[in-house]
Amino acid sequence: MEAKLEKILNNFDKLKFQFDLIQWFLNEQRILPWRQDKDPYKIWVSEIMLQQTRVETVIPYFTNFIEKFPSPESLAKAEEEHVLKAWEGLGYYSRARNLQSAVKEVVAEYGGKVPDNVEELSKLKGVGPYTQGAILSIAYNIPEPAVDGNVMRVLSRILLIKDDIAKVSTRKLFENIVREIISVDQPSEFNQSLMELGALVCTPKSPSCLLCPVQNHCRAFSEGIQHELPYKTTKKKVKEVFITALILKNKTGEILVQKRPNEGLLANLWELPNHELQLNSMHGESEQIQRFMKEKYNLDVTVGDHFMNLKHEFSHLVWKIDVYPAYTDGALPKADNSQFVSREELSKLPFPVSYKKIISEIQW
DNA sequence: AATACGGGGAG
DNA sequence: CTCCCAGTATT
Repeated sequence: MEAKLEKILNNFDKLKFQFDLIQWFLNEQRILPWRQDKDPYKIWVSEIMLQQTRVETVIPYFTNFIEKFPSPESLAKAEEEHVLKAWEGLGYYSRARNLQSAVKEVVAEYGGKVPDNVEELSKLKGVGPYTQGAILSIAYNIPEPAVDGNVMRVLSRILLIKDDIAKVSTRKLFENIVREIISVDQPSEFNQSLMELGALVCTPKSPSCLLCPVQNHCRAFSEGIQHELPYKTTKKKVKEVFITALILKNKTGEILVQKRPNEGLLANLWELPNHELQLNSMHGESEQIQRFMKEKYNLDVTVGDHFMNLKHEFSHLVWKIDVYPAYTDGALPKADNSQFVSREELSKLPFPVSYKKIISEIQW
């Protein structure tokens, strides 16, 4: 064992820790839809959805998703747009596209059986170190680490580790720690209990140390510094982008929508026609709209009074969207990535939440 | 090592 | 407002 690891685990009673932690988990764990059975496919879907996403948020999406795509085969053959529609509002949409891509590979290469080893699992799109460990331990009961934010928070407090959890090297340190202290008899319960403890007891802001089943083992608690851990460097502030979006109706009252590019932000989702506002332009907002619609779609549009504005905040930027109603007599050539659609057709397309909000305000 | 990638809930 | 959540891919 590496020296640093040796020092951290010196004088740590891992057997007692395992027992206390797992005992608590078996008694107190939440009833969750993906805990109803050990179907590796369902575990996989749940783990992808749970990336950077709260349990309460995921539950209805998971139930609906499994209903629509109950098996790897059904997901593999589904239309991507239907998969994105099932993901609509959940965020990080590349997760959905990577999941479908990976499931196709599992069906083609492994006869639809989710791999039970690191080599094959880690090759799948969207399956990183955490998800791979989660599938192996939870679905197959193999003692592999599954280190997420919860695990780093809990263990940084228990073992008094002050390394910056934003660093990759720190995540690897925690993986090595888990390899040493994981229960070889109950790896599934061990990993889940660490995460469950982080979610229910050892929370970020105000941990319930007085109710903690492993309080006796916690070095941070014994020193009274549980609130100072984990240590994490903060990220810089986000960039502002000003967007002008259009609710453009044609003669028959249909609305123009366009599909976003197949990579990058909100890839393959739909949106209203829009462009980034030039703040230093000598032209007004509505004139910029007319120029833009002429250039991009060769459409002459009449722009109405300002309709609404809203903010769409991402992790790394914020859109400030101004929305205008508009009308056109013109028509559009047939295209896959932009078309006039009825209210009915529009309801079937996947949109980012910001555009969902705008669309819900449309007077049809 | 840093950045892109959603959205929402807690304090 | 800030933080951060059962993280991964790309640069």
